[in-house]
Amino acid sequence: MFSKACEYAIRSTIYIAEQSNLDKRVSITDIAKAIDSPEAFTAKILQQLSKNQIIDSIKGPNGGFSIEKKNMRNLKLSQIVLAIDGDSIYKGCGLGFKECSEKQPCPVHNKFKIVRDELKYMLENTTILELSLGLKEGLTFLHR
Amino acid sequence: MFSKACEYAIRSTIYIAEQSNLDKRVSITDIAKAIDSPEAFTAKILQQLSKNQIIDSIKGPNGGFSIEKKNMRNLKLSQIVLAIDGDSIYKGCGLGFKECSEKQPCPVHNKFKIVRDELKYMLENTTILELSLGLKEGLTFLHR
DNA sequence: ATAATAAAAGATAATTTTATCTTTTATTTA
DNA sequence: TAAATAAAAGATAAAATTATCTTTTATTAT
Ligand code: FES
Ligand code: FES
Repeated sequence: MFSKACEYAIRSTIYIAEQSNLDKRVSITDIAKAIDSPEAFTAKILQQLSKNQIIDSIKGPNGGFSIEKKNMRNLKLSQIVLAIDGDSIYKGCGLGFKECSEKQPCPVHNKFKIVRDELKYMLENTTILELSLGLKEGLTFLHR
Repeated sequence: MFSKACEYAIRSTIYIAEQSNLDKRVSITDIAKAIDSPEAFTAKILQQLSKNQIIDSIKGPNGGFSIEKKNMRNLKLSQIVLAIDGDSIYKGCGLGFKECSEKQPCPVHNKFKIVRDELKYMLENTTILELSLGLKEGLTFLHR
């Protein structure tokens, strides 16, 4: 579904959000441990998230990554997916044509569209805040 | 969503089904032209489909690929996806954990599950026959 | 039997994705 | 100002996916 990079991006963001809610900034090392991901690769992904203003990053001692509380409830899953994987997952053609077209639909178009639109809706209406709350409450997990 | 290999597999199968409905066997060259795919790569994929008994293949002159008419309406999209990409698309965890778990759910589990189950339902209830009919009737297209 | 046809099988190559390592830049603290 | 900390940037490497090319096997028609 998503690329590895995007999976790590989502996991990282949720973890950063959880920690930011506790007013804690987190380092790459912390994050990679918390979400069980390759540290250097995760660092690259966090750079992209930072450039896309999805997370904040501060260099130097007491630095690290964070998300402003006031932004959390407006930050949607779709923004992370867009920043890392682009929009093809919920806009592209299921059979790989250059673009999905209503006028020249591929054979799976009508069936696929429904699922894809539901995915789109889910991504656009799920906030990082709500995902981080489930984590905080011990209902969900970032590693096993 | 699907790998390139899987996209070509689906496109190929639909095309073969359409032609089999006209009692025509088709060669790799035909297929690659019809679905606009790299021929040699497509050949490899058709080998897998043949091994998985999704399509029939006959060597030699007048040979080629086909699907028995009586099998077409029982052949589901899910079987093709399973043969090429495996079942992770509709069984796996959205955040890449080894397996999706109800007991130790990842943060997106409850949201993701709904979309994934709908995808699963769609794949398991869409037949190659119906997809090939849309093509035959000129309502859908295998290339642009 | 021989030649022609077409897929299967095997080997190799290109590209993309995933991952790691090294150097640089920014910031803080002593 | 110097040392320590932590991310950014750049270079490189490993693995997976996508793609191509060559050889072999099966089948048909002459
Ligand atoms: S054209 Fe293929 S999904 Fe719309
Ligand atoms: S545990 Fe991640 S989707 Fe179920």
